Amino acid sequence: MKSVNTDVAYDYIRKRVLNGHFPPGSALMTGYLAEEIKVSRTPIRDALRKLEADGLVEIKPHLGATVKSIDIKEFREMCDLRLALESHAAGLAARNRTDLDLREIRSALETMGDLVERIRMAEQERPLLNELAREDARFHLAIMEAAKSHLMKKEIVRLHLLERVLAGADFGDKPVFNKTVNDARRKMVQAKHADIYHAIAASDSFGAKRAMEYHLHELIEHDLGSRGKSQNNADKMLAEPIIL
Amino acid sequence: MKSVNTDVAYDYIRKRVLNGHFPPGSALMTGYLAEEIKVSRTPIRDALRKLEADGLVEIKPHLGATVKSIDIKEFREMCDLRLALESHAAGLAARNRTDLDLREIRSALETMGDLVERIRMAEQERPLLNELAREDARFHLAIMEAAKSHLMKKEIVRLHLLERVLAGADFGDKPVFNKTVNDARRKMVQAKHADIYHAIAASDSFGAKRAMEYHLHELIEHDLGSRGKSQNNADKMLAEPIIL
DNA sequence: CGTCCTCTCAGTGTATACAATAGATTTTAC
DNA sequence: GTAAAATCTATTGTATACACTGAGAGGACG
Repeated sequence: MKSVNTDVAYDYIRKRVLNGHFPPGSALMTGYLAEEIKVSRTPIRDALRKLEADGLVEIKPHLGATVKSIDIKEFREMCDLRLALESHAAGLAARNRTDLDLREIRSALETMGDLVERIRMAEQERPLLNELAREDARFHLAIMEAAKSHLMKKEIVRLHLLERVLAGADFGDKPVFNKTVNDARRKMVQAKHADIYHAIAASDSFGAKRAMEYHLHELIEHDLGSRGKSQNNADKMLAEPIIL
Repeated sequence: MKSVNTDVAYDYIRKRVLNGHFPPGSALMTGYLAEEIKVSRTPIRDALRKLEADGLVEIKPHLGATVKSIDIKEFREMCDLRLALESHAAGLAARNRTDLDLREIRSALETMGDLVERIRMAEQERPLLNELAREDARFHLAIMEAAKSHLMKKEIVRLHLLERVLAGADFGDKPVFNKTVNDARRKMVQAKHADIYHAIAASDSFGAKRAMEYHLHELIEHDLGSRGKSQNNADKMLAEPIIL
């Protein structure tokens, strides 16, 4: 099966949206993109429709496509939706996990533990923070994998990507606390992750669900409770993007 | 804003998929549809992409679009996903409902109560059953509305439609029990609905969630536990389609 | 000076012609 | 007669030309 131009265009635009090259709200004009990618407008339109399906792009008749951009209310809804799905998935993971799944989850957890320690000691946080974010994604992804529900995983990954794009440019990055506070917070998150892991290891479906619920709820409150106090420094956040 | 052909095509095809005219697995060829709807292939392709986003259609490069058709495993996953979302939404509804929302939920509940009684007495069940199904949809929809999460509502409605289409033609309708059993079952469902209503009325978020979880879990087990024993009588089910 | 109207034009929506592909059909070789 | 290869065909993918829309620029009028 030969690759089709639509897919080339899709990948190209998607990557650029995810890494912030096309920030939320920016117009995606078919003519411009067609030149850029060196295909005609037809596959571009196709690609934009696919991106619309992912929720990354919004298309209005005669007005064209823009990178999706939402208000804080909708963002909260999205987080909440993810909480519902991901905690449910954690419950499933506790029931359906294989030993291999468990090892992967544990591996991510332990790597994160090491990183948190190293960050506490380090002068230069930034590169380690990126690594931590990547391991965090790995941890959550491993749980989705263990839940053995392809649909749920797909949906959660979709929401996760959306949140990344939208959070980056819409409401600014997290406020910068002092190092001590941040270190404490990372330790706390690590403890919550451990709770989740142990519940899954013990095949405690209800416990895993509760632990994940609690963890995500705390995350959301932390992120959304303190919006609007800081500058937009999305550029830093995107220094080394994690594209799933 | 003038209406666009893409939307015309979208509505046309969507309706035909939902009412069973294009059963799961059937090919949706752009040329044929273009003649039928009297537009060119371009807006047809657009419409099919939108339908793919809804999950109703599957598009493979060079092989064209088919009405989505899934195996029982995937169907279970879908039901489970809906359970996760809808129970979460019930919890939200308990917190966010207005009095108006509550009245609508109650109205649907009461109408269903009457219908269950009338069905118990009636000779001809069929027309009343359709009405019951419609009220059931109204009940659940009212709860989604009360949850005040546009995203969640949209997603649940999407899954609901998908289940309708897929369940209809893939695994056959429910087995036919005798009237006494069915009457008892309807009474039981009615009781569960009442539980959900009362929890929402009492603003008992946790209780509403639990009640909805229980209700849907029971529904799924009832539907999926007894697959493959009966003929496919989707035609009956589609006698008077409920298109949201 | 402000408001309304017209006109222009950039950009999207649609039709159509043509190219490329996957699967069916026929032909060919053994 | 069967299996492999070549050809055909139906259908999708892509490019392009043209039609249509919406928004903003610029002028007419109060």
